Amino acid sequence: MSEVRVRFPPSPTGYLHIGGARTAIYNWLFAKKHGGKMILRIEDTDAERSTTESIDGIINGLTWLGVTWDEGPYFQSDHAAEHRAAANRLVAEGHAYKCFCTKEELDAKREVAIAAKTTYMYDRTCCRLTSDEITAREQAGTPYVIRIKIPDRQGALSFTDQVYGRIDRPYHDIEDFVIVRSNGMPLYLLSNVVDDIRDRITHVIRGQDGLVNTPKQILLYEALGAQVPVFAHMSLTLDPKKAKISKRSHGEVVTVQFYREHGFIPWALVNFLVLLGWAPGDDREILTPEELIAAFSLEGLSKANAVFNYNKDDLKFFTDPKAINLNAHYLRTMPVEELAALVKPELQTAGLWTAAYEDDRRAWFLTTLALIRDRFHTLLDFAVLGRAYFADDYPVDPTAIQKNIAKHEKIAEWLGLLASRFADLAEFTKETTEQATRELAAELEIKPGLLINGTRTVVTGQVAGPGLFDILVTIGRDRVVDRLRRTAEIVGR
RNA sequence: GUCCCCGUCGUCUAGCCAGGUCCAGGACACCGGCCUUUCACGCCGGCGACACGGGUUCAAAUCCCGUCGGGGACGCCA
Repeated sequence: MSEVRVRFPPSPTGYLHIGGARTAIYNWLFAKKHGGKMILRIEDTDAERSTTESIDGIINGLTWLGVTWDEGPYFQSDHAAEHRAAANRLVAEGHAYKCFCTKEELDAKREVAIAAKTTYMYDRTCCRLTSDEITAREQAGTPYVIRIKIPDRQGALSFTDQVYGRIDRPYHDIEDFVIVRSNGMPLYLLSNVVDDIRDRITHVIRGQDGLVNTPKQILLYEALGAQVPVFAHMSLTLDPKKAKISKRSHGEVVTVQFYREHGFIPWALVNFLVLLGWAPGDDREILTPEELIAAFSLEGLSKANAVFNYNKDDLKFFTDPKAINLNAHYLRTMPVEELAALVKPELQTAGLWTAAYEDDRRAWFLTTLALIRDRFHTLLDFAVLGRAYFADDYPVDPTAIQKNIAKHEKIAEWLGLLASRFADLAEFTKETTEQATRELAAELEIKPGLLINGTRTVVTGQVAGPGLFDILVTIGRDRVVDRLRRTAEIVGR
């Protein structure tokens, strides 16, 4: 069996969105699974809309996700001459013809068809031109497009899609489509096929919106005398209102960049995206790259479109809850050293980073991450909810004040006493701090929880968190004592 | 409008091709409990779906037909 070769061919007219990312991921997995090659090809033939920012965005997005390619990026525009040559060859061999109809004429015909409620299809006016008529128009300099001539065959063109099964399309339903514009520029349908032939693509894995184009492209392969690749169309990603997701109509929440900026772990996003329309066949949902590659198969692709359930207004679940959950899962289970590398930029952005975290305070840094990560959902949480561990200026959650401070008139006094006990401890450990706290509570005849939760509020600013005595040891005696003595100031009363 | 595709819990899905083991399994979300100094994790439990109607069959989520619903494509965009 020949080498598996797949490609991801984005058009650089916007940032990489999750639909495109999903396509890239499936292609990548398929290549990896079969020891094949993944080709990145930028389809920039629409010069009007293509931008270099977009190309950078797509490449950065793929790189961040960890989706790698073996060849490219190739640029479709580099092969325009080749596309034109192919078109000319098709004309010479009778598979295509020049069409001199103007856009206005065609629009008029289309409108008539729409008004009559019939299907519009090009009427082949120019296909019936004699060679004299063609020559005359060419000499007159009449602009023309090149159209493919659909073979006059009975029956249907059929092919077997790896996901949707056998697809039949009657030949008479296929229009003589345009492959070269009147300005000489080749169109997608042609360029795409010519490039796939040159790049020796064996499997075309793309969105289901390409399904109806497939018969046309197969005709092109045949006319060009090339072997038809295997097609696998994947279900589409829909928004919560079930409309196809696109960068233009959905904004940043559907871009890969958005997830990068909102504290996602790249692999968590990949893991989530791959589950949107694919299942391994067993109950596994959390998979390592190796496991995913081993488990991946086109048979696991679902035919039904999948809804990407984001909700910008939800503070916790601003995107699909499952995506958040997966991210949180990886956050609390991945090797802490790897996590540290991801947290670093977040702390740097927040101005909380110090080089010591990679030097003599490395151990402390890793221990701290391991302690606090359990309750976090995104990497951003380390700099926000975890700020009190890395800085002395941190906000205090009003809920925490209300719950643990406001109810107790003497809380500042009690915490002051506790601070002194801590200061006097021979050793500042989880055990000694807990013992001191409980002893003080007993002496004051109050519940230990009052001191514990009050301390948590003052020392971390949070209503929730790890076990308090772990927190104390991590933050350290000096800072704990200082914060407790400044209780009134910290909680703003 | 025409053509094509799809239709299992709120969402992602397993099961469908090779009907019975499915009064439908898992995950997330939600609710309750346990744990506990808080919250989370974890564990236990709950809620919750075969779009509808016919047919075939001893037996249908699984096969057939129809209806309805959703999506996609209908460009000298990619």
